Amino acid sequence: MPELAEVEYYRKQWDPGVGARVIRVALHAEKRVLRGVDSAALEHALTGSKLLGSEARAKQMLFRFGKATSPSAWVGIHLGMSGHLHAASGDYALQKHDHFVLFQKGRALVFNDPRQFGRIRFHAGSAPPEWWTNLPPDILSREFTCERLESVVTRRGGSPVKALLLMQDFFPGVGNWMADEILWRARLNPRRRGNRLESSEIGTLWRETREVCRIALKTIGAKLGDPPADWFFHVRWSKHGECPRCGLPIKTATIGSRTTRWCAKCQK
DNA sequence: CGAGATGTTCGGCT
DNA sequence: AAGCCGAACATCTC
Repeated sequence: MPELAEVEYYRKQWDPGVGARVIRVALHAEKRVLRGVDSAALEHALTGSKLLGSEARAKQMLFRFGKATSPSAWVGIHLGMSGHLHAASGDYALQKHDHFVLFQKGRALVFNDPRQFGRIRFHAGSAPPEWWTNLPPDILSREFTCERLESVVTRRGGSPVKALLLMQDFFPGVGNWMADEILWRARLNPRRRGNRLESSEIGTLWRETREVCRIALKTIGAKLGDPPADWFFHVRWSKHGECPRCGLPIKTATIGSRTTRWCAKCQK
């Protein structure tokens, strides 16, 4: 489920717990979501610490914890395919796929992920972890220039543009539905090879990539499942959707190893 | 019952 | 070496 804006939405779900102390940690240490994590150290570091705040970048979230005001423990969460966060009451009964839950006074902060493609990370120390500071430039940042996009599209130009948009090193936060939305708005056929794009098309791709991210964060980031009514988003889930622009039935195929939908008339 | 699901990583093949 | 592709991961829903 979660791409850029949905991740931002889920991050906020733990906001009610900011400033409050963690009384108890409940986790499934042996589960895939906690691979590579010293769960005893994680539990020990968080118990008695306050949740100080959080941020989201691309598909990742970072939660800061500390005994006082400066952070000493950091928890990263990636929601994978089926993960989500929510806040519940203090007497919350753990569900089957609740792999990481923080109990505070009168509250529970829950990470639930049935498929376990998500991931929890843990880092102790006063400085943020490398796996956070080394993330590639955000699409909406100043460093995400058209030149940067052009170099990617050229260098990895053997792949269809749909596959390029899914590469997190270059398009951090873009997932399957966002890639389809971007290509639909840019009127580009998802099968087009990067190295065959005209420079005007590259410009359009850059602009629409940023535009989809911007609007998605503004709408979905605030209220899940609420992108503009004229977006491709609303038709791409149904088996027999119609293009919001021209009304023709949309196509479906596997491109870049993922189910892809597009309008064969509008996207050339 | 089989297929597919909004993600990432790894192994193998150019 | 770099780039590209498909399989695997774990579980649920249609």
